[in-house]
Amino acid sequence: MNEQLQPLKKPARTAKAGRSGTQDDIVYAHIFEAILEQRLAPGTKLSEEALGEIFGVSRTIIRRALSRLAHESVVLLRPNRGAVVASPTVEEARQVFFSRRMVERAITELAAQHATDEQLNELRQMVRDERDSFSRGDRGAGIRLSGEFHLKLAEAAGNAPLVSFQRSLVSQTSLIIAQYESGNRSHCSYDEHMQLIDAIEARDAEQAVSLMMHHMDHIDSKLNLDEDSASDDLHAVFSHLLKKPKAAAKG
Amino acid sequence: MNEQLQPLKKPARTAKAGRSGTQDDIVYAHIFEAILEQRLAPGTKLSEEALGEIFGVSRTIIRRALSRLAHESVVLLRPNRGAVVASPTVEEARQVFFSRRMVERAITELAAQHATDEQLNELRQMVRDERDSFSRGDRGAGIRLSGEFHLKLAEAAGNAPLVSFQRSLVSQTSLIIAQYESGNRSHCSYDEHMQLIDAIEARDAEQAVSLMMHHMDHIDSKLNLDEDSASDDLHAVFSHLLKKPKAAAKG
DNA sequence: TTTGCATTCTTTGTACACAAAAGCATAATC
DNA sequence: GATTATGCTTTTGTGTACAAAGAATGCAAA
Repeated sequence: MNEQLQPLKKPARTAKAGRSGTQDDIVYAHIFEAILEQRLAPGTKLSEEALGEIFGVSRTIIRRALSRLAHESVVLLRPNRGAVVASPTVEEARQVFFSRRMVERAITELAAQHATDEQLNELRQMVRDERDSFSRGDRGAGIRLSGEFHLKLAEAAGNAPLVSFQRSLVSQTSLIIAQYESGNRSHCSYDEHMQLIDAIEARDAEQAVSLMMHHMDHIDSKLNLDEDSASDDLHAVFSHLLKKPKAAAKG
Repeated sequence: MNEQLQPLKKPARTAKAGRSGTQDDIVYAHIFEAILEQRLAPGTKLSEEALGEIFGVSRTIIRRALSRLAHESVVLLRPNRGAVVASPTVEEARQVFFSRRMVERAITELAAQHATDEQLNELRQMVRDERDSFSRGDRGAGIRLSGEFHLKLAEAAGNAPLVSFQRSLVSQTSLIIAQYESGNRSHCSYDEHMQLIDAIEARDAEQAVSLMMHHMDHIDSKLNLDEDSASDDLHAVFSHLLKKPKAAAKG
């Protein structure tokens, strides 16, 4: 129990998730990222004390982060029984996908109208990163970047409530995929992402929406009722952030 | 500063807003209701200590409630500077209404498919309450019931993510109306609400959606760039909850 | 009179301590 | 041997104290 990260560095990309750079935003972003990358399995218990120790902050901060995640339905907060990573049921998964289709359609249309060249370049870069992640075997990062692509697209649409909603839906989708995805065919996504950007750049809203709906179909079709496992151990999940005590642990 | 409410009773109807009946849900619901009823004006400072004193709870509880409200964009949480009731800009208002049209369309279609007779009866009762509120001059309750009607409709649609999003949108809409509504023609809404239920009960999705879109148009058309005022004083806003010290105030 | 700076004061940010609730294990009884 | 009750432990819920960051005010100088 003597391992903890000391400077509390921000995670790779997701740091912009919060309002300012306060501690709880960092914790939030780390846990969010861990879920996006499926290093935290649905149902995993998220002990306040354990997380506080890992991140080197008090339970107050952890609690705030968990509360925020719970509001996005990524974490389930059971009264007097603590927090766990949410385990969406099949019905809940269906509802999330319904909402996502609706939102993605709107986002795609708006993005085709409003996306700036700079935003399109950023999107292309994200897809390249996503492709690279998969090609070097880093499935976790690939899935995260795939989710962030959809989030970035929402930002390009220029509608704040949609961005907020999309954030919640993308996280939940990642959770659902973690729980129900059959094969690892998720690496197909970057091709479709690139085509989508092409259509948006061409300002062809109709084509873009059509591509997006097919993309949704593909994600949908990858799901069945299997359950796979990610790590259950908080220290293992965040081990890359921990300073390992070398020989003699702390005086 | 010796006034405070002691048993911390739940507000009229909105109590179901939270997960369980804990204190912070009650505080959340009270503030939420005050905003829905436009007793809290946009820009009003929400001091943690003052609210804690009013509700008779510690700042911890208040902070949680404010955090939740902030996540719904109803309250703005400025780092190190405290919380204020959000003041949506014209552009933000435009974005909220765009999202609402999208969500209301989906909700209406789903409700036309899935709404049970019991839900329809509840909706009708809400519209009657809304009408009664306006007819007896209680504009605040009418506006709140109007918002809750749209929330209830979302529940009848049977899609949890949509309900959550709708809650946020309805609150923000109320805020926008508080800031930008020109006349008090909001009392027209219950007629349209009733027609909507009729169409849904007839399972005429097309007609229901058409009515809903017109309803949105009407709400839209009532807005201009005027600003009206609601109360600024926290104690006044929550005065109906406060025990008034009669003669000699507390030793 | 106005503007700039410094000091004070209010208000939030964080940690911690205590209390209460749920879960678990053990033991006793049927 | 199985089942239930009880107390024990672990974990969360809440209040409070202390620290830090802004905001306001007053004073001085231009």
